[in-house]
Amino acid sequence: MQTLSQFIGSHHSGETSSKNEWANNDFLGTAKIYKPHSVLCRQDDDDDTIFIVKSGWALLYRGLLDGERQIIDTPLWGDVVGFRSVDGPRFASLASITELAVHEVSRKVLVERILSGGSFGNKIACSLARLNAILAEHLVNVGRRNAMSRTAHFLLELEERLSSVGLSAHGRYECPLTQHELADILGMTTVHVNRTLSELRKADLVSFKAGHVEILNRKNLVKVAGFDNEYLR
Amino acid sequence: MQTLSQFIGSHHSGETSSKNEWANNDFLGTAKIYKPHSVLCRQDDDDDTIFIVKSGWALLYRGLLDGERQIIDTPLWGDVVGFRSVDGPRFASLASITELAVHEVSRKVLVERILSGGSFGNKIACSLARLNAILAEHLVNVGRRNAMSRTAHFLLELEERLSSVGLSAHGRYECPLTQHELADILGMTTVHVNRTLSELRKADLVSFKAGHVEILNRKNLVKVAGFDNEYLR
DNA sequence: AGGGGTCTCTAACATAGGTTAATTTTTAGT
DNA sequence: ACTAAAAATTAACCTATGTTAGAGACCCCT
Repeated sequence: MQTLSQFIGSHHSGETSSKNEWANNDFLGTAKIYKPHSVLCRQDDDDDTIFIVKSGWALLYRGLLDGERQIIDTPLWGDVVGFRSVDGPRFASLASITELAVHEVSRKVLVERILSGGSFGNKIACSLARLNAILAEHLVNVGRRNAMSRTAHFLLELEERLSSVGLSAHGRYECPLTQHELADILGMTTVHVNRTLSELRKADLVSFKAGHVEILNRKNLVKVAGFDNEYLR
Repeated sequence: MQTLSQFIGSHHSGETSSKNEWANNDFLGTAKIYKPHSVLCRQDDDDDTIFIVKSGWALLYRGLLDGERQIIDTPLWGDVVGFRSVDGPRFASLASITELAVHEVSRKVLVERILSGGSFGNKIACSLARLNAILAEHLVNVGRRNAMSRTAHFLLELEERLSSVGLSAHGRYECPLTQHELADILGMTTVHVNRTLSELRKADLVSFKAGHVEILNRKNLVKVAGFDNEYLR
């Protein structure tokens, strides 16, 4: 077993979770379901709830004073959001895009569970380490790659992250992000995201249409993106 | 006591550390001293050494395939570098800029120490949480602010981080970063960093000359930067 | 089926920031 | 102090990306 997602079980079908795993983790309780476009928590809130995504898509973002925002991450199935080892206000907001099922745990409970040993704590630790690496790579992407490689890189990253929880296969996956949201992830404008996506499409590298992404030429796409998936392991 | 730096003690003078604190943390051993421009570890290395900065300036960066790099952070006195909760290759390199004193600890030892309770573990946890917030804000900075605010924001951040370990006062501090390094931090070119710094100077906001930074008009600088120091707490 | 809203796509134009290259200043080594 | 290398500075030019504005396309609601 490699991922938290398997631990948590699937909201949809349960295919990948066994009764046993559930039994060991019922402290998570029932998942809470949020409608699309709900705000689960806001930056500067002072509670210590931790969210573990069970299904659906979410956005973790920070708003600027001038009303713009930078999306920090798109947490997916099995990702842990809002874990801080210390008290204090949150530094980012979390909102659902699609219908979203999450487990909500207080830090206290999660920490106890982690310290009590067992593989669950290890899963959490892996997930956090990975999210940290994803964040660092995100910075590299925005700081040092042009619009084309940046977009290509992000779509490849998504593909790998989704594959690892069984939500992508053969380079195809569903992605509910709008071009506006994509812009806030990639640090560019909506218009330029649109231009870049059509260039990528014209070059037969990736297509992103109507919520569906399809990698058309992985080899060249990887080259354009300068993508090295090592950081996702 | 708030910061790890106080725990670790000062390489230079010892003013801020007491004998008692040292006695409790001698598992850290003697700090290792690196010459300026040494590489302490490389991305993809597979060891699990964790570095705790005792004095001097360092750069944590990721190199791209095309030879460019993005600097992820400038770890300072008391910062913990390279902590991963999981095995696997490092995702960034660490190099010294100035002479650098660091404690090197294996993950095993550090984790044991953390789990053994006591305030040291808590210090580490705080430090890691803070570094994560700094990383997220760095992404916001590069993704959503223009050259001026971005540069201003970084200089303000440095000032706060240095103040909190007693290395800055009255808006003045020493900063050994070259404009080239600054460019790799801020995701811009050396030339444009130069232009931006002189604009900031001309506007009487900050001056950065010969390794010395001086905040000339904090109120306006904060406004230009869109700086809200909450994330550093 | 109609209508308002969001999303996508395009075009024409504007500019912040990148590129190249040369000059001056600072720093470090002998 | 003398020199070589590194760093800062400036200028002229260029382009990737931002801005503004509008027209279609799509989707949800009743």
